[in-house]
Amino acid sequence: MGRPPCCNDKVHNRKCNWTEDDANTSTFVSIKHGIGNWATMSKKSGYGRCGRSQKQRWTNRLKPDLKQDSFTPQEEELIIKLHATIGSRWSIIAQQLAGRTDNDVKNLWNTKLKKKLSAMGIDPVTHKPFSQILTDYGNIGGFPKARTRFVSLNRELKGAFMSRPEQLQHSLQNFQNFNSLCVKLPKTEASEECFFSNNQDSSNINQPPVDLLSELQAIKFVTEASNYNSPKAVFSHHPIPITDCSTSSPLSSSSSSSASHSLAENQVNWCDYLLDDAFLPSNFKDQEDELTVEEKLVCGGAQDGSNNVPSTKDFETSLSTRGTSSSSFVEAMLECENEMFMNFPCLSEDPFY
DNA sequence: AATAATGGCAACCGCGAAAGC
DNA sequence: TGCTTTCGCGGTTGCCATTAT
Repeated sequence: MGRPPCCNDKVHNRKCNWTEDDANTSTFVSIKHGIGNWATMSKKSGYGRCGRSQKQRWTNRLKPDLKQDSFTPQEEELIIKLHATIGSRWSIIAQQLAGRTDNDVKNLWNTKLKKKLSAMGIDPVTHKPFSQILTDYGNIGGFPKARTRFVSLNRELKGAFMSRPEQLQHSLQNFQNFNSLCVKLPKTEASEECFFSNNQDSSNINQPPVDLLSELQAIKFVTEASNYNSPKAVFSHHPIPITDCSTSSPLSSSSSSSASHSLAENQVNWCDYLLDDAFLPSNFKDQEDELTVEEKLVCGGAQDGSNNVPSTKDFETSLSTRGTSSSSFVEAMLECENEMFMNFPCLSEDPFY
């Protein structure tokens, strides 16, 4: 039954000391068999390596298009932003970084970025300031902020997609601006200035503010673009718009009006890595108080009276039925979340209540 | 100079999903 | 349809170089 085994990992695996096999592996891949048949390679080569090990070695070290130099501040910035958005999906994050592997990204995160954020007082898991986390724990039993933000975020997305055509148009406009900047325009200071400068910059008063939805759409676009094998076209620019940051960050002393210049100088707007209400539109709190009766009912409990909470499996199943690929992961995730909250409104309730 | 502690990196390993038989 | 292997992914481990004591 089933396929014959390609190898026995326990028997064939040799620890380390790859140097002697690297040349053989490269030759085998580039001249004889190409990429994708590692089991055959392991059998025929007789190098004593499991196909899986050889594949990993090739993917992480030997592939000719891999970058050998260290990560740039821009790359680090992007990794942090993507981690804040999608968590530790290293393979997806690595797809946005030409010449980097998921292992590289993961190692960078574990050894450097996590510590850097912690040193700045930002929790690397939640991307919130430690002070806010402590405050939230201090408010245990109440947790108004968490619930507010959760419901607000979801409602914002719902509104953008369903009931607020002007908002959707606005978001699409941002997305199109970003799209055209990334793909069509040559890299110029003007283009970066236009897109990355913050909303309060008087020189860009006509640019619509960049909202959360647009950010996620931009991420989606970058992911898709990378799947069309043009990561360089995207990466000549920052794939994610820089949101407004009114306070100076610990590592960047540049003013907000010179955001694009600071980026060009390898400086980073670290406060962008905070997942906070700053992402939400300024009038959001007002909108929260204007919940319609229907919306409040939806947020209040399941219509059938049950209090069932969907499992991770439900979520994954829902994702898979949409034919989710990495290219539309973020979009599918948002869609699923949206749907999940529609079907299981009890989720929007604070779990600590 | 010797040893311990630390950091960075590469490789290993287990799990779950997909695919083949 | 069920069993088995393959593959991709992410967490963990171990080695080596550097720094501190």
